[in-house]
Amino acid sequence: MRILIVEDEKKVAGFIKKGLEEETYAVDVAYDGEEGFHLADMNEYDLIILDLMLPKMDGLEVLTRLRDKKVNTPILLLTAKDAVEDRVTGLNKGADDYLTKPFAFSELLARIRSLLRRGQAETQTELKVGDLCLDMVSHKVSRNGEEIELTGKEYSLLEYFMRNEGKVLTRTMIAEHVWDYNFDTFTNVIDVYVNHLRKKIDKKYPAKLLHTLRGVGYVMRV
Amino acid sequence: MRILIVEDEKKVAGFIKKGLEEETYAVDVAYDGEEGFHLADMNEYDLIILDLMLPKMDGLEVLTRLRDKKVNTPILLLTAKDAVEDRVTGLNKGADDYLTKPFAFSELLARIRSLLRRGQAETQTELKVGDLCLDMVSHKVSRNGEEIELTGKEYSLLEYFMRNEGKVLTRTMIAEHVWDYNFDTFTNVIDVYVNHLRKKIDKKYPAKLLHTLRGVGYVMRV
DNA sequence: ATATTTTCATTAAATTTTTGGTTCATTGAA
DNA sequence: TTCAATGAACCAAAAATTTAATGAAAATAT
Repeated sequence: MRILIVEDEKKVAGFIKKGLEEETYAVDVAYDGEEGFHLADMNEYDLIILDLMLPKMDGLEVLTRLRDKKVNTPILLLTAKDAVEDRVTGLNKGADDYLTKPFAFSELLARIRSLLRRGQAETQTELKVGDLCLDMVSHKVSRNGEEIELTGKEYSLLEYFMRNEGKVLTRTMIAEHVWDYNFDTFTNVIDVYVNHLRKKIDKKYPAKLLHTLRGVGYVMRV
Repeated sequence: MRILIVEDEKKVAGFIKKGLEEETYAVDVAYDGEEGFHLADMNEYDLIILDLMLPKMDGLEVLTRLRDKKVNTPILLLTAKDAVEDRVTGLNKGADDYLTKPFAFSELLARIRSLLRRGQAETQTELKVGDLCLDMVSHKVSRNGEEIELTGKEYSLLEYFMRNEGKVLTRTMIAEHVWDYNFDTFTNVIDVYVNHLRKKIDKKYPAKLLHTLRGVGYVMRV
């Protein structure tokens, strides 16, 4: 899952980024409204965390412009405690939730999880494909009951595949959701990681889950 | 364990804060009802000590609003000796216990301990992970029978790990529960303390209890 | 004055990415 | 139908990068 943070206070942005990376999200940061708008417009984020008080372009304008352009990524607003009006305006203009500053990271995380779950069965924290099982809270993965150890990137990649069971995922799509802004198109890291994953989740089982579609991409299915 | 004190009398607040910090709790203080409500709402405290007589927002209202927002942190009320009615109302509105002013610190401490134990086996004051043993009353820690000397922070950190045996704890989570509001994200104190702890509890034993999950955090398990 | 807590710099280790040879599947010519 | 030729995918291992462990100094609190 890839998240954009639009926040000018370096310290706050850094704090959120670090916390989210510990949770294995891919995170980009924009330090003003203009940059935030462009990044959100050019990339397909799974979630945007948007501060309302921003230099160059106000958060509400970023929000409005994005919704005008039919970008319908979930947006979580960060507002000052007393900015009740902005909050209401924000929700009316299409934001999905808000949090007043200062906030505890655990609170932010809970809201992010809930926004990202939107659409899928609510309150569900487990993904299953065949006998492969992934818990999004504890980050534990097992197949056929046996626990499997994964590194951060391996975990993110697997989560993305499992969230999209049966859908064909091109390398471009994978790069957009599992890697961040600095991804280099002309590399085969994705192939290499698919290989790493296969070794861990498919190798010793006869029923393979991760399939190659030559010239197109990969798909996970039983 | 992190505790919030909502109390307008500076002297009382200071007295409790100091005493609790000596017991190695991380303590925040709010001096009026509004501030108390916001802090309690935004952070994940393990316990809240709430005076009923407060400026800006009355203690009962703080309590009611918190419970309405599904904040179910244990709450200990402080009331005047003759305010029987408020006490009853408070307990009905979801407070967990009360203490009439003035009170002895030891009495407060006993009740806090009992509230924090809630959920775990009653009357149990010991935490055990493998052959590592921690007594929450005497603050004594031993492994394999040998007593281990810990400083305050080391003790808090270890207690947090042991209360959450088997759960992966990110640095962000550790900071939220073992340090207080003023924690700086861009420091490696947590790493350093984990190192201190390991020297004392793991170094001479072959079976390590404190494990690193690279890029994510730490976990305590046998 | 002493012990604890925090910061800083260095070292060590694991993950991530790149590299480059190998294998595999598809396609068009024999 | 078979056989190169081609390009895509795979994979092992090296290189680069990131992250954690550690010792020691500095700051802070007792």
